[in-house]
Amino acid sequence: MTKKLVLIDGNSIAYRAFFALPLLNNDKGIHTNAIYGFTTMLLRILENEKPTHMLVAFDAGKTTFRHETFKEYKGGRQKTPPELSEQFPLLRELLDAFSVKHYQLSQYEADDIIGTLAKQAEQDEFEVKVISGDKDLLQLVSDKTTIQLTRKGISETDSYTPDFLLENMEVTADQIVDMKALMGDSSDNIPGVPGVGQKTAVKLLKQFQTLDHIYEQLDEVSGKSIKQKLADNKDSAYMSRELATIDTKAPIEVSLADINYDGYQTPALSTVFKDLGFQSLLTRIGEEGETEEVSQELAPLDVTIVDEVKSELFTGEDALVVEMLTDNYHTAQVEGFGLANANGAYFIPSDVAYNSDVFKEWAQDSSKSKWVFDVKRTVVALLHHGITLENANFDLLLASYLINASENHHDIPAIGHRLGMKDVLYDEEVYGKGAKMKVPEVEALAEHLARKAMVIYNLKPEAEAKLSENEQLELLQNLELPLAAILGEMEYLGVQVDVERIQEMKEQLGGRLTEIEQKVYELAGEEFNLNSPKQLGPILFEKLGLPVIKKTKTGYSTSADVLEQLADQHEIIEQLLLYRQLGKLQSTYIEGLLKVVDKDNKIHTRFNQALTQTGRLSSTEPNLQNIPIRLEEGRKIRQAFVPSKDNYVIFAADYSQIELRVLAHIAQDEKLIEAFNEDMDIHSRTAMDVFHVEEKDLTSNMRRQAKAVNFGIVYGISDYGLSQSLGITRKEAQQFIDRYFKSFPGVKTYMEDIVQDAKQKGFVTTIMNRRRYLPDLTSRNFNVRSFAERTAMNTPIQGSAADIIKKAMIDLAERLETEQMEAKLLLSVHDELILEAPESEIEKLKEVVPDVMEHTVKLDVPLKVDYSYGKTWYDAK
DNA sequence: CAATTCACGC
DNA sequence: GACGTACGTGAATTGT
Repeated sequence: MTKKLVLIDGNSIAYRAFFALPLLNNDKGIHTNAIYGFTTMLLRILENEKPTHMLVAFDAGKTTFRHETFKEYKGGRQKTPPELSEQFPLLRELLDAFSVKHYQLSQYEADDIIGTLAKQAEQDEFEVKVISGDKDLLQLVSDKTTIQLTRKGISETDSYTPDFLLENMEVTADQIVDMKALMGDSSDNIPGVPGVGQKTAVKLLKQFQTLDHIYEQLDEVSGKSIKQKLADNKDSAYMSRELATIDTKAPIEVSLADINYDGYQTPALSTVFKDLGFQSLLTRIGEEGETEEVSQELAPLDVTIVDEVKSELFTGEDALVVEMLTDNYHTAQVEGFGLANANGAYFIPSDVAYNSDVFKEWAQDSSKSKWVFDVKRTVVALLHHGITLENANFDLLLASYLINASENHHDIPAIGHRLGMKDVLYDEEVYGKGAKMKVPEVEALAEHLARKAMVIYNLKPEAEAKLSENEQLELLQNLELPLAAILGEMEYLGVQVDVERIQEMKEQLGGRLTEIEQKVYELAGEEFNLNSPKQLGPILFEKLGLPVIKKTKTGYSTSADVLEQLADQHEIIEQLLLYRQLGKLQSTYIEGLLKVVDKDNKIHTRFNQALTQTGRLSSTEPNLQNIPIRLEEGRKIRQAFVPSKDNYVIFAADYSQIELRVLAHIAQDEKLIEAFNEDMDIHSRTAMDVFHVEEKDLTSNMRRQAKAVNFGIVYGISDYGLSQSLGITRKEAQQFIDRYFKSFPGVKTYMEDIVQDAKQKGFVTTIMNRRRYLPDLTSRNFNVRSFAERTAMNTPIQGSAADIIKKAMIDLAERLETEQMEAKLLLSVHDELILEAPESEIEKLKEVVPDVMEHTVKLDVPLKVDYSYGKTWYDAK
């Protein structure tokens, strides 16, 4: 059997892992991200390489023998962040648990230890693999030694064999040090020859092979200035080579025999993993994951199972849980009710509640407060049984969402655990999960629901205090709670669809898709799965020889923007794009909608009111917020959305440029405010300012670019994002942004101030005090931090717009009520509201709807609403 | 069942 | 100077 030695550059990999992963904390408050990343990599190496010998080498300290040659060696390096240094002792413990030897040597770097052992191992006919993030090590590449370098993060790596090295860097292993000698290395502060970079270095080495040859034949070097630079910096070049050369004869005190590897002891490793909080890794080493923190003891709770609802059961301040096991409350069965109040905790079986007039009276009594979790779910479920829940004036879900939307889990037990009410089990513990999910015997169910109700009951004061402290109580009570009731009614009412029309479209589309499919097969010369990028890639880029524009992690990218760039190269592309477009319509919209139509030919979406980080709503099963509109082909889908009664119409009203108006208001930018006060075309106005042209000289291209910039401002995209949408370079995009800020200095000031303010406070707010916490603003990772900065700029804009439309919905529902109109809200799509109404109300709606929407809040710019109506959603354009 | 890729809307 | 970049939902494929 061949012997295999794996050598790991400990510092390098720890560094990579640290910067690649977010700052994970374990339960002891110790940062573990570098250790975690290191561990996953180690597990992968053990699995893939199956080494017979192994060592992790560390750097020994500040000074090395190289500093005698050049005292500025590695000067100017950023200090190791304390969050990382504190992880090194634990990392060594972890390696001990893995039974992996680690070693460091005073005055030497990890590279030298690795180099020395690699050479010894080669003599002994080992196969050697070195793991690092440091390109310097490439000088060790040989027939027997492979260097595996991290590419980005820690999960992607490249294995450098002699061939791969030549292909990638255009030099041999022996030439690596000479290359460093010429180009230097800024990260190690190796000077090299000033003015010579990688390109020049490679060129020179291709011509002369070695540094010595270059200087022997300096006259033959082409380029006067290069020649001069080489001549002037000969000493520096040779010193640089010395610094970059790995010492393969370091006086190490370990031998190959010392570092043989026989695997790890699972129990020892398991203990360390548990200590570090690496639950997810336990399963990877064949240990069972923790079986629920040793089923923590719940405080006993007396639960009364109610067999007949009496009015004395209720106090007027009662927490109610309506339990359903599936997400879709339009179709779910209610498993039972939990109730908690000052007197105790109760379980009411479904049939007992539904057959009880007392229960119904209580639910519908608006003098009795109900505290619930997910008021909309509760309202709709009860509506299905003819009960209209009144005065639900506290919702733990919405409260939790407003307190901190970024918490991943907004279910009762999770919230309970966060806020200190831990006497409740997680649903999974009671019901199981996946295929094995089932309702337990009645006692267990009763206790679970009663405990959940207790959590709501007990946490209400605390949650409200927290909201009050953040000045968000009004946001809950006067915005989200009333909105939930309205959304519930909208969902319950549903939207009528013309199923026959959809069926027609389905057949038509099906026919066209088969045609296109055949054409593609012909053009490709074979049949394959058109929906599989994995199968499509090789056909386009290998068989048909089209140029590769972009790659994904797993192969060739075949996304629309790639295909568009190939459009004029092969007939097949146009067909593929058309197939994608129509295929999307067929599968997602046509077939997707048919799947969710109920027996009355209505669609009941669910609006998620506690999900997005900005305060917008989202919509599921089906998502009615992304029905096609841009392309005519897809827009026709809207013809299937119709009013639910004869002589009714669909009435649609949308805010014009609400985000930019909100921006003008928040930023108090004079020019932007003026533009809206004068009701100008905002994209043209932006174009005039950014390009410094008169209206008469505006081109449609200028307006298009200005529109993209405005879009970017609203959605918080980066220079990169803008460059993508305009097909320009990042630099040009940045110039656009700079010019925009010059034109709208108020916006620039706002953007700068909001980031500073957010950094100081830790969060941003909207006009109605919605909050978003942004801990990443202090990240050392440029990407992470930049994203947080854009979020800080963007969330007040998007979130305030969301606040406004939510308030408009409440105002509108109320207005329709007081005006005693039949018109009903159906949908809300971010900046537009869709209603259905009798034709007779159209004239009134034309006044009422814009009036309400435009005046729901008072900003320093007017809000503008456009509207339209028709026999279908398509016609309301 | 989860991850990946793609595509639709705002 | 690299990094890899709006938010959502959903379908299909693919490998576990």
